[in-house]
This record gives sequence, structure tokens and C-alpha cells, in this order.
Amino acid sequence: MNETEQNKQLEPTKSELEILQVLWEKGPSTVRMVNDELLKQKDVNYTTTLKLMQIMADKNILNRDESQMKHIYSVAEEEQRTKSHLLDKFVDSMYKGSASKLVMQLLGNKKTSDKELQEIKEILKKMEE
Amino acid sequence: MNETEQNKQLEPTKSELEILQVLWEKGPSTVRMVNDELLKQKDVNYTTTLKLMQIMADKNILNRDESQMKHIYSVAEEEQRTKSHLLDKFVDSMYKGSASKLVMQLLGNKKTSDKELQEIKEILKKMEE
DNA sequence: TCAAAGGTAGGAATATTTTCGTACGAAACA
DNA sequence: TGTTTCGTACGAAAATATTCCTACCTTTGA
Repeated sequence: MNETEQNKQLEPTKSELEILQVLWEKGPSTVRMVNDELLKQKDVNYTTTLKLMQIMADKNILNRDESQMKHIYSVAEEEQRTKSHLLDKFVDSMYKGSASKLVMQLLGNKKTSDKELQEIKEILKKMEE
Repeated sequence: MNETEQNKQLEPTKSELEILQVLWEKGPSTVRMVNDELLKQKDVNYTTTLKLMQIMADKNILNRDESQMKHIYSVAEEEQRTKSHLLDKFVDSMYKGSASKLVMQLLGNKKTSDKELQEIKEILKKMEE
């Protein structure tokens, strides 16, 4: 593995992201636990989830504890680091890297509630201190 | 086409998004113009871009003016509407719909410059008025 | 003890996305 | 006019991502 490959942040696919979200929410889990969560959102076969998680372990997106028969999977990179990277990519590609443009859109967005807006203001206020 | 299909917002794929970005930036364009822009970022064959744009026209992501030999493609839905939809999806999937969590991450992010930060504050200040 | 339930592994089938070869028509121009 | 350049259309190949079948092992419990 050369340096480029090492440093390249693997982009999770859509399905992989769904699995990451479960693990972020629930912490280290077995395939069964993850699959049960996914079943709440969509129809998915157990072995499909198993396979995906195996692939993710191969790619080092997940770590796997094989000491028990029921393997325990956990995320390899901390949640914030991964999310931060994905957010960066999003801002870069959608707003040419301008975070303020994104915030502007967010604020103009009907779906962003007044409560959210209030919270955003609070955050900024705190940063001033 | 039933109502569900009609209303379903077609998610552009990664490559389709690249093309949308060019069209957002440059306005209605021929395949040649779009391809020339893409070539600045990556290696891509003319017919590949043509094919993608044809597919996008089929999906009604793009409109096509065929009155000239060099067809002119333009985005079918306004830029802000599309971006807003994609941003919503992103916030939903990554931050469980919490816009303030996203902003928090943005502010904690090294890549968000002081200048950006300043601009974000300006926006909020203006909203108060 | 043996059948049922639940686990992993791996390959193959599908579905989706991306790329490009080829054919063929129109325009440009020597 | 002929040939080169530039355009579209279309199908198929290639690359990726997703799904699931099958085999086989371990645990559970009647």
C-alpha cells in the first residue's frame, strides 16, 4: 500500500453510511443488532448486512472483534472525524467551499425551524466569549 | 407515470452532480462546453459526457433545446431548489435533521476560516433586523 | 444426542453507474 | 466535390455497489 492509498479517505457508499449511522447511534454491535435496526427503515436480508459489514471491515472502515463467535463490529475512525470529512466534501462540492453560503441556505430553508435558528445563534454567541 | 414517481425527486449521481455544477456555473451549455470544463478536473471522454447528459435529459434533470444541431442543455429545476433538497437530505442523514448540529460542526472545523465565520455572524445579525 | 436456531464465509447473481466504441449525418473548408 | 472535423444516437462493455444463495460450523434445548 503506497502513501496515496493510505491517506485516501475511503468514502462510504450509501448503504455503508446507513450502517455507520447505526453504529454511531448504538455503539459497537453485532451484525444481528445492526440488521434489526436497519429493518426498522427498510427491508433487508441478514446476509446482506453481514456481507456489507465484512466489506467495511476489509476496507478498514470498521474494526472487528472476533474473540467471540458473535463478532463485534465498531467504527474504526471516530464519528466526528468522519462526519467532518463528509461535511467538508459537501461544502466543497455544493458551495465551492463556502461554509457561509451553506449556512445562508440553511437559514433560508423552510425546514429549518425557529428553534434550530435560535440554537445556532446561541452557538455563535458562545463563541464570542 | 404515477404520482409517486412524479413527485419523487431524482437524486443525481456523483457524475451527474459534476455536470450540474458546471451548468449552474456556466448556464445553458453544449456538451462540448461542459466536457471542456470537466476536463479541467479529470480525464473524461467526450462521448461519456454526452451520454450522461442524454441520460439526465431522459430523467428530466436537464432540458434540451434541439433546435440547433449543437443541442443546448440547461438545468430543469432551479439551482437553489435542488441544492436545498440535497442539503436537507444531508442534514437528515448526517445530523438527524438538526441544522444546529451541522453548524456546530462547521464552526469547530479547522477548514472553516475566520472570514467565513465572520460572514456567518453577519448573516445572523441581518436576520435579527 | 440430535434437530433447530443462529452464526460466519464466500461466490455468484443483480442492479446501478460509468465509460466508450461505432455508426452515421451535418458543417466546414481546401 | 471530397475529406476532415464535429455533432448525435445507441448499444454494449466495464466498473461498482448491492443482494442473496449455499455451505458449513457452533450453540441451544427438547
